[in-house]
Amino acid sequence: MYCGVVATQRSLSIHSRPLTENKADALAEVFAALADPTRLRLFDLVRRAGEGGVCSCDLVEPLDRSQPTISHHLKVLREAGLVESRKEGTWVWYSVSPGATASMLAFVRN
Amino acid sequence: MYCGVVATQRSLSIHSRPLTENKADALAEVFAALADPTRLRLFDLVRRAGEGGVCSCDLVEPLDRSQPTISHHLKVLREAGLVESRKEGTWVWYSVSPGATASMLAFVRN
DNA sequence: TGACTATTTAGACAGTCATCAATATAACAA
DNA sequence: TTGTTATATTGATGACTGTCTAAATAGTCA
Repeated sequence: MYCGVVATQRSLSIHSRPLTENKADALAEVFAALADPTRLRLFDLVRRAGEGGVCSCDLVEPLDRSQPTISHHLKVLREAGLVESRKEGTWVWYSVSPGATASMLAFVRN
Repeated sequence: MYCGVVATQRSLSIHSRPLTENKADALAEVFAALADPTRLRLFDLVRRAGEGGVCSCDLVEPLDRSQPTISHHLKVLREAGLVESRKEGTWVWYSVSPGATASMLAFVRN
């Protein structure tokens, strides 16, 4: 059980600590939100819409999924903090949350 | 089914196209590799080990999972191209793949 | 009110996944 | 060869997930 090596060179900040269980749980949820092809493309489409966002009704056809399925995926993205929604009449407009990918970026680039 | 808006401001490159199904499938696989708390912490530990990598035998205890479970997660990370392994006697050393997170980074930052 | 439309929720189902115990494989050491 | 150790594989199981249809909710407009 012991391979005989004690310490190795670190490339990460001296001050950073290994991921705690709690932080890993939270981060994993964000990664999980993008771990599905349909949701990835959904997020991509929302992001392309820019500031104003995109109407949910325009996301069903390009993804070739039922409308409830799209609604479900948008909910997952929203709960992961990646997108936000605003209601306008019967329509719902989705746009990228500010700082949406901050936690992922912070992790991925050390 | 039609919300009445035709075009909106784009923040992405004029030249980029929406994610194709194939690209989304491939990318989702990478995100999926980090979509589990145990694997996130595993990747974090491997990354902290730097150049030389870390012996698989030193990854079981800190994560509080069975040895087969750790072995399974390392395989997932390896197949996603995030880590690579080299055998040395009875031990296996894991280190971060070069360009491991390139595709994720490229997607996340537009 | 009533008809129509956009979205969400509920329920079901097939497939995937994280985990473990048990076993197999592989490398070393005596 | 025999014993010991590190790692991988197998098989099982409970939980989760992506998808759909059907139904509910909510808003708009006559």
